[in-house]
Amino acid sequence: MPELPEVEVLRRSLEGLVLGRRIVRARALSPALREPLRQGELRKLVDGRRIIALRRRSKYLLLDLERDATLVVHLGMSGRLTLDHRANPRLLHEHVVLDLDDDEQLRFRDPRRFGLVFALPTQGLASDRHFVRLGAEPLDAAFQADDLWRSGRRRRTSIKALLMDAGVMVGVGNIYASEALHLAGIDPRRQAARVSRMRYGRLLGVVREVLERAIASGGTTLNDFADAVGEPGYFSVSLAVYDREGETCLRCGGVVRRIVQGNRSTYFCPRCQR
DNA sequence: CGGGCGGCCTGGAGGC
DNA sequence: TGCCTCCAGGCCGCCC
Repeated sequence: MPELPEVEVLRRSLEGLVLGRRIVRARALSPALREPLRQGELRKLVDGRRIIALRRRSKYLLLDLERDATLVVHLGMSGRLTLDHRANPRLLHEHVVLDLDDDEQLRFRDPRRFGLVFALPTQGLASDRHFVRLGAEPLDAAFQADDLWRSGRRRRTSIKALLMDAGVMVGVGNIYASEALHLAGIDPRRQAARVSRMRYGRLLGVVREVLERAIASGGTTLNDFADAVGEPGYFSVSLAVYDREGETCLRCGGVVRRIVQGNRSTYFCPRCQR
């Protein structure tokens, strides 16, 4: 569920809380995540260093530390990163605890274990296997509609799968792909190659619009997402089609349908999406 | 190499 | 009420 807006909301909420603070000690409590936690590496690169920047690349949260280190956090499906007081009881499924230079801790917990936490030298980020194949940031002004069109013009896959292809453009997952295609009036089943150059122009625009609006609402919380102090997001009430099967299309009065594409649910309105 | 699909994982929902 | 099955999806690896 956490897509670009949720990670960006988390980044912003953390920035005000931990920027400039020192991580005294990193502890890996329960190593089973998507990739096993590497306690030794974590401690070597994290212990005793100040947080000097919080960045986001794709759905990865990056905590840059002094002396060329970066702590990478991916929320997977159910991950949370929160600032807690040391005295607060430890919850189930806590994988990493970062002791700060006072009585507070950053805690990562992820019941479904699709998440990821690791550290590496900052200068090695771009060439790291997690980042090396990632496509453009949709909110980067240097990425333009014609770039998206060029990526899709020869692709036989569906336009929805193209939007979610992180090698082309990052950050758009199942929820925002459905929402953007509804806003753009494009049938999600349409082949990427059969979407006109003009409609690609509108499509990147609505992708940006829906991502920005979701960020402004604190993200979409269906089950698990929360920011650094545990606050859920409120964009779910603004979703036009996602999880609204059988309900009325707010734009045209048609009925929202659910189909399965690539083992994922897609929601759309067959009446106003062509 | 594009593209489709299955597996990872657990909590919550729904059916009976 | 309790047990079972199914579903949620980001990412990666596998296979054609």
